Amino acid sequence: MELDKSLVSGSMAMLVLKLLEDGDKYGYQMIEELRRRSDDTFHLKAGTLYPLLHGLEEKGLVTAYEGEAAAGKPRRYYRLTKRGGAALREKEAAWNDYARAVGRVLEGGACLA
Amino acid sequence: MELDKSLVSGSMAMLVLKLLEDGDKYGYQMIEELRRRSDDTFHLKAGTLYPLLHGLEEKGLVTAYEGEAAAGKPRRYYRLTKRGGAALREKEAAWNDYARAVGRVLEGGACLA
DNA sequence: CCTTTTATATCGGCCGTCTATATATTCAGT
DNA sequence: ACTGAATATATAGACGGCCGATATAAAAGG
Repeated sequence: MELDKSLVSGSMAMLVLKLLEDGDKYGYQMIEELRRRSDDTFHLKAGTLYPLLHGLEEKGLVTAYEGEAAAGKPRRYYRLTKRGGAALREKEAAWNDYARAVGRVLEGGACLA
Repeated sequence: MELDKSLVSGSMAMLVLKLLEDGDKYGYQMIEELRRRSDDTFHLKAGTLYPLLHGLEEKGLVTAYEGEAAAGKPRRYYRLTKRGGAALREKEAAWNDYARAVGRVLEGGACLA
């Protein structure tokens, strides 16, 4: 069974910002790194990532600049802004709250039986 | 800051099924119990829950029956089916995979700096 | 008597993600 | 030299989950 896609919603922006915390990256690189760092759990699609990056740029959470390509098309690098870092910390806190609450519901259930 | 809604997607069906693991429940009751068990993190809306329950019933994951109301309108109770229980276990496994992968991305980042 | 609470239900819309498609370049195989 | 795969970015259309607004209905409380 493939990972339920409907479970995988809303956190991609957070994960992308997180990747940029380690240094500037270009889109294709983020897809591969996210795949690697998640032990092949996340298969972020190009059709999801690029519009997402454009949205983050519009909101001022990342800035973009052109870089030379080692191979293929020229690369577009993204850098985390100060506001992007702040947004990341908020999203991380929200994620932790959410995950903790799910854990409570999943674990707290059968105990009182 | 309110809990980011876009982070709270896709897992509601799982949580509702989980609530029914402890015994039959009616809709309004689930809203309150989910709120309580999540320490006020989840505010499941009626407009979300009832269509969700109808969908679960169509898929054969729950069955419904009318019950007498202590007050107000008659209550519609829901019971977890065998297939519903199996679906729940799958969703729990998927959630654990997902949450673990997010954790890896969030924690594995700054370490190699 | 009117508002709140209990309780179920539907509709329209927003937003995040996916699939499919397009474009452009380089490298490996034949 | 030609072809396909990989690299790399981009957009459009569709789908599905969740929410806000709204409707209905009955009992409890002020």
